[in-house]
Amino acid sequence: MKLTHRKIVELCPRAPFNFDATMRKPDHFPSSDNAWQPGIRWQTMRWNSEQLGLKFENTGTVGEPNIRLSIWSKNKLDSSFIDALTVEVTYRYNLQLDLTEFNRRFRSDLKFAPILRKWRGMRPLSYSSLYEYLMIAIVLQNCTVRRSVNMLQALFEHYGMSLAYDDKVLYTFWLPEEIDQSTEDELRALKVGYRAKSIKRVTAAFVNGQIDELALRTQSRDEQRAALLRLYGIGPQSVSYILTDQFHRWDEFEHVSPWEQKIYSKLFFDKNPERPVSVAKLLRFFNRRFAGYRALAVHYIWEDLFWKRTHRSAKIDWLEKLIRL
DNA sequence: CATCAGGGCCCTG
DNA sequence: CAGGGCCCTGAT
Repeated sequence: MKLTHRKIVELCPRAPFNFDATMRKPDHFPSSDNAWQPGIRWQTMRWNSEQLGLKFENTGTVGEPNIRLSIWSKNKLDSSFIDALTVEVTYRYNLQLDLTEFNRRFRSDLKFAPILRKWRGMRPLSYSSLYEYLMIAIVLQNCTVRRSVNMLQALFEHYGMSLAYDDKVLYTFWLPEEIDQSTEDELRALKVGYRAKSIKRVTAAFVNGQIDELALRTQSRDEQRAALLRLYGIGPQSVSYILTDQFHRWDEFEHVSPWEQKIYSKLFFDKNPERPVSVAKLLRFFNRRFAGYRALAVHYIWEDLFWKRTHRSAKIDWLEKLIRL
């Protein structure tokens, strides 16, 4: 589908705002609903029954941030739609996050302060709706990066829609209603394996109104956690990502998966990943050092590591061994 | 060729 | 609460 109408709005994130470190997350697996180059992110969005092509352009600096957001659509959009969309984007992309206290708190942390300075103004975020993030979480489970990429791409091609705008062709996600009628066998044909059941059941929960993203946003962290864990196929690992990225819980850090355990052991204790530090010890360490901002601090450390990996010619050997592509 | 574990989660005992 | 099974894929 070709998107022909274009509207432009200006967004003013709260300073400090690091555009590229926010709009590009090298630890995410590549997916065809978005594209990035320095200073620009393209992102499709399925929202309020419109298929949208977004383009974020950096027109400011870390200290004086400004974004030009172009919104492509098939139908002409009225100003109330644009206003509501701006509110939603501001929430999802965390544009008003106040990092003052966080930055002050770790200014004198010898090991962490340099990373903080380097990525000053970066924030975790979700580019997606909760439903879409859950789909991403499901295709991440128990497989290699390449397989996650293939599964999501197959789902896009089967249930999503490709949008042409600004010389890009990118896919949007489907709505829960659009995949709800398909059978588990149809999904399995896309090689998602046993995840078909999770996709079906999470989708059904949205169609039946058992879960509502906007309502959840106003609830407590424990209520959010419980609601997510109630979904079939969604466990502690997926929930920890979602609580941080989607619901902005900056101190959410209750779970360390085996591969993360190896990476933290190497980073903070310089331990051979073959003989990692125990999860209990890691949790105690993060508790003491980053209390109040555990998820946010870990995000900075994690992104720093993956930026080095992706945007630097010299590979980090021990890390390469832990990432199966 | 066969075997195995992976950026989890569910279910069972 | 530990451990087996699950789909498929690439590595060995």
